[in-house]
Amino acid sequence: MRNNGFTEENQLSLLIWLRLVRVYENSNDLSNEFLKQFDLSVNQFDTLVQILIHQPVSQMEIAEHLTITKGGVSHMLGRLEKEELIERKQDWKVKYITLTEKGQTLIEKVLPLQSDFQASLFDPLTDEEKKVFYNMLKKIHRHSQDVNRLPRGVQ
Amino acid sequence: MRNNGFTEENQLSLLIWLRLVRVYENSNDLSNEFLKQFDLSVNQFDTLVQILIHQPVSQMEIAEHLTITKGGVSHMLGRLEKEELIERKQDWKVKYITLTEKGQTLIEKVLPLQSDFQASLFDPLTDEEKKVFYNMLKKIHRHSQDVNRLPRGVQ
DNA sequence: TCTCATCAGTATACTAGTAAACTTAAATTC
DNA sequence: GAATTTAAGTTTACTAGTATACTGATGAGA
Repeated sequence: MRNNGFTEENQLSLLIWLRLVRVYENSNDLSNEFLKQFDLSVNQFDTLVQILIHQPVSQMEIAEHLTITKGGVSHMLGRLEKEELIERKQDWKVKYITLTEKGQTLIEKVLPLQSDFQASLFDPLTDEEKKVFYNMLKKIHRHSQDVNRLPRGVQ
Repeated sequence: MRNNGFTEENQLSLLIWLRLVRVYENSNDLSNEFLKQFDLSVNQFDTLVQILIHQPVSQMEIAEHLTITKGGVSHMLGRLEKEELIERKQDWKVKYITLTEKGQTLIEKVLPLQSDFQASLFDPLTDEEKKVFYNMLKKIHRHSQDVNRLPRGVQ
């Protein structure tokens, strides 16, 4: 692989980024595969978890928790409603979302299994390393949110 | 937030996972926003970079590098071809992909800018911390690939 | 050499999201 | 209290990927 526009000082950071992307994609694929036995995708699972934690909850609030648009939530809930996992109840102007009996039972069964799996990804790290890793991630996250608020031209 | 199915030992690992997802999504959004000035998405950019590095290259090889399906590559290249950034040349059974003059010029301009940005995400870490972070990521990645090859029943 | 398997790439139907226009109800303001 | 603004949610058109069936060419075996 030739040096096509990569400067040396960037090299390590770019390797980190590529690796991080792979870890993310890999874990997501594994989770999707695992959840298939419950007829759920990762996104459906995440949505149900947010409803479990916050119910009764408006669609706008769900959108904020999941960082997707209200349109996306509307689509998603349409599918979950058709499978009778959630209910929408109009109260004044807002629709409040709750889990149905069926949805509650399902998510309470799946959540601990999926949590254990998600957590097991980090098994190769010691507890001490996990703390270090987490703190670094927090720094990176905070920094990326700052960038978010700055204009970024071609300098 | 009540304790809904989360065990205590998992807590830190789950926090890591949630944070990692946010960092990934956040950085992706920022990159997409940045690349918009060149009429590129992150995925188009990544594709062009792979072609730059490996050209001439078959569509199957591109699919492997990007970890998407050959169908996805076919769609993607259709779009890039329409914008005259790449060329497909049939040689025997295989189509070999190369950048056009226009594509080459564009990606050589954008790559260093985008690399600098991508790398700047990790600015809050010292060089020493970056090495530590990278090594942990490698461990996690290798572990997740092992999981990949094991059958995963309900625990 | 004919047939059959294989493999690169394409086409089609589907999933899941976004953006933006639209609907409807509530809140505000005159 | 009528008119306007605001906000929640829906709808539609669009983007980008997957899975799967298909096309067409290569290469191998009888």
